[in-house]
Order: sequence, then structure tokens, then C-alpha cells
Amino acid sequence: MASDQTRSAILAAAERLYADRGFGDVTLRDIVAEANVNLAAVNYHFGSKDELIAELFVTRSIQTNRERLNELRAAEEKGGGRAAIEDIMRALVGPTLRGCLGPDREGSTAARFMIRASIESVPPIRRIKNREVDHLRKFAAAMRRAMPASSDTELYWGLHFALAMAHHTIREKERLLRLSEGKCDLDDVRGIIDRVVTVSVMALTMGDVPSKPAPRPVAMHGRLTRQDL
Amino acid sequence: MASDQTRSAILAAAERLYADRGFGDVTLRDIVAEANVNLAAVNYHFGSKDELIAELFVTRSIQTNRERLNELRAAEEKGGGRAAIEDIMRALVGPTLRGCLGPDREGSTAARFMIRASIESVPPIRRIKNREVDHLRKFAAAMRRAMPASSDTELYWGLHFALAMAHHTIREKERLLRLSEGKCDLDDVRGIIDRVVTVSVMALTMGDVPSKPAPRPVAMHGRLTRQDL
DNA sequence: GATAGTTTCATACAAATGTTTGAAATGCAA
DNA sequence: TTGCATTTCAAACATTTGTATGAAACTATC
Repeated sequence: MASDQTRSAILAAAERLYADRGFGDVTLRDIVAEANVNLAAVNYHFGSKDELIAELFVTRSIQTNRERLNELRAAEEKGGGRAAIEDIMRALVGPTLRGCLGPDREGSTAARFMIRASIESVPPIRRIKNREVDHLRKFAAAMRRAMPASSDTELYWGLHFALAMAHHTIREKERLLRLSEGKCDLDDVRGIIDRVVTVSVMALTMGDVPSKPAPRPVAMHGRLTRQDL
Repeated sequence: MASDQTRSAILAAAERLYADRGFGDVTLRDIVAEANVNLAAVNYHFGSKDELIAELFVTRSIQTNRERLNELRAAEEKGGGRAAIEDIMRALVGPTLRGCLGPDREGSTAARFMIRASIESVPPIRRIKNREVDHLRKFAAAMRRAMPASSDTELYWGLHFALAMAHHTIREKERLLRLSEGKCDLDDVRGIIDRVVTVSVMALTMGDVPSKPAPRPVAMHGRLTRQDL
């Protein structure tokens, strides 16, 4: 039964090293040294290096996806089957941002690993990410229910931009910190989530708010028209 | 004088291969085979593989940055020294999006190379990207002039989100296409730029438009308050 | 056309890396 | 204990890869 110990030691060591130094320059030999196990143990327990990486990533991904769906379900129950759009977007970006940002998360290996996975793009992880589309469709469906008058196009763009802001904030948090000379507080996770959610909802409800003459009436190419509510 | 030919052939072949297959699985031997030059030519002309990659990336980056600054300058002249915020954002995201998206760009090696560089994250490119902060400061300065009443924090978040939407659209265009089942037209570059600019400006002027009760008055944590204009 | 500088070429080097192997050790059931 | 399966281990394998070398080919200047 020491087999499970070896397996776990490898997983833990690999996640730690990948989180710290990236996938690029961590070899199997580094991992087995950190885990105090034999080199062949990786291939014995996981088959290959790529399968090890894949297992690490799917484990964390499943966690995040489950949290997202839980929040989405909670929001739908709260709204009696029809979740508010803000709550949907919050369920979409909240778990990811909470998982990767924040001061307490600084030491979290899992968080730093997921940031790495978000920055670098290694084949086994890319393969898994491609399956994420099915997961996102559930959010698209919820959004459609929340905004039945919106076109699918607008909806997908809103979803896309929400993920853009969340992931880019995780990916480039160092740069934003440097650019803003610390003025942007990357530890205020709740504030960041609110910010992303607010902008996302604004993007989704764009046509609704022509209170001011839209930023500029120029060159809209018939794309950003108001939705026919 | 055949030296320049060799150099150019290597650059062209490398850019094409990297664009098609990514940095991960293109070796120097692949490149020299494609370029019909000798293996040693790369080290002779560029010093090392990393310096070759760096030269490819800086060349394209300089082009984009120049276009950006040209647009920014044009916008400032148009506004008599004080460019409109929409024009600033357009100058920021326009060149990148135009360079990487669009139907005609499909065959553009340069475009596909820059998309690769945006997706994968190889050390020599990462080093160059880190210097990009200085370039962005020029835009931050222009934004500050355009919105003197806004706090720096809001300004940096707006800049950050604009880049987030632009880069994420380039990075994940395949996924967005698949998710939306083709409903999001990734070839309509002008429409996409308008979209990103519009949302960015909305994000920047958030406090200004409480025409409707803000998406939800909940949990703003005192962050997304209106600017005191 | 000889010479010096530049460029090209075939080949070799050296190091790294994921994977495999076959035997030894360990655990477990009969 | 015996026997069988699982797990560990040291060592080797087989490539791949970027880089270096030294001679040959080429170019341009005098």
C-alpha cells in the first residue's frame, strides 16, 4: 500500500515544482528527487510525463468547475429557476479568481500551479482545455435564460469578455502590479470579482444604456446595436 | 552578399514553422531544412536559437508598437493635444487586433506567428514582453490626460481590461468560434475593435452611467464608485 | 590574381531527457 | 513458509537538441 504514498508524493512534488519553476524547466529527475522516489516510479504510476501533468490539471480543473456549477445552481435556485445575469457571471469568474488570487493564496501550491497552467501552454493541458467548451455551454444556456431578448452573438461575446478579464488578470497580475505601481490591489479578490462582473454585465446589456450618446456613434458596423427588448 | 539571403531565409522559414507548429516542436534542424541552409548558419548569423526567436518577435512587436503610437499621436493631434478616450483605446487595441485577425490575415505568416507568441510563452519572448510596460505607460499618460478626473486605479484597470479583451480574443479565437458555433464573426475585425473599445470605455466611465440602477447594488465594496467629475 | 575577410558546410560534441528493462524487494494470501 | 502480484530500484537506452569546430568555398579589395 506504499504505492499510494509514492503516487501522492509524486503528485505533490510535481505540482510544487511546476508551480514554482514552470513546465519548461522541470524534468522528471527534478520531480523524483523532490519526492524522494525512484525515477521509474513516474512511468510506472502514471504511464508518462504528460499523463502526470494531465492528472494534475484535471484534478484542479474539476474542483473549479464544480464550484462554478454549484454557484450557478445556487443562483438559479435563488432566482426560482432563472438566475440573474450578475449572479451567473459571478459564478463563472468567481471560483477561478478566488482560486488564483488573493494574499492567503500566495502560498497555495494549487493556485500557483493553475496560474502556471494559465500562462504556459503545454500540450497535455491544452488538450484538456479544449474540452472546456462543453462546460461553458451550461453558462451560455443560463445566460440565455436570464436574457432571452439578447442575441446569441451578444451573449457569447459577453461570456468571452468575462473570461478574458478574469484570465488575463490572473495571467498578467505581475505586469498590472508593475504598471500601476501597486495602485491596483491584486489582493482584493472580492473587489476584482465585482469589477469583472460589473463590466461583463455592462458589456452584455450594452444596447440598453444609451443614456449618454454612446461613447462614439462612429463605425459601429451594425454590430453593437441595441437589443430589441 | 549571399549572407543576407541566408539570414532572411532563416527568418522567413523560422517564422513560418513557428507560426504553423508552435515553438514547442520546431527544431533548428527543421528550420534550416525549410530554409535550405546549413545547420550552423543559425548560430553563425544569430548566435543562438533564442536570439533568433527574439529577433523575430521584436521585429513584429516594433511594428505593432509603432502603429499604436502613430494612431495615438494622430488622435492627439485631432483632439488638439487631448485625445478622446475612445480614440486612445482604439489606438491601443486596433493594431494588435488588425494584425492578428481578419480573413485576409489568414495566410499572413506574421499574424499567425504573433498569435503563437501570444499563446505559447517561451523565455526569450517573455523577456521582451516584460519591457512592454514602458510602452503602455505612454497610453496610461494619454488616458490620464483624457480623463483627468479619474483615479489612476480606475485608469489602469481599464487599460488592463482592454488588453485582456483584445489578447484573449486573439488567443482563444478558435474556442470562441467553436463555442458560438460560428455566430461570433472573427473576421469582422472592425466590429471586434469597436466592441472592445466600447466595452473598455464603458469600464473606464463606469461611475458616469447610473441611468439604470447599476446592474446590482450589491457588494460593491466601495470599489466601483462613481468618479467625482 | 593573390590575399584577407566572410560565409558555408559536413561533422562531431556534449548534455539532457523521457522511457524501458530486468532484477531485487516488498506485501499479501493460502 | 510458499507462491504470486505489486512495487521499487539502479542502470542503461535511445533520441533529440543546441552548439562548436575546422576546413572548404566564396567574395571583394588591392
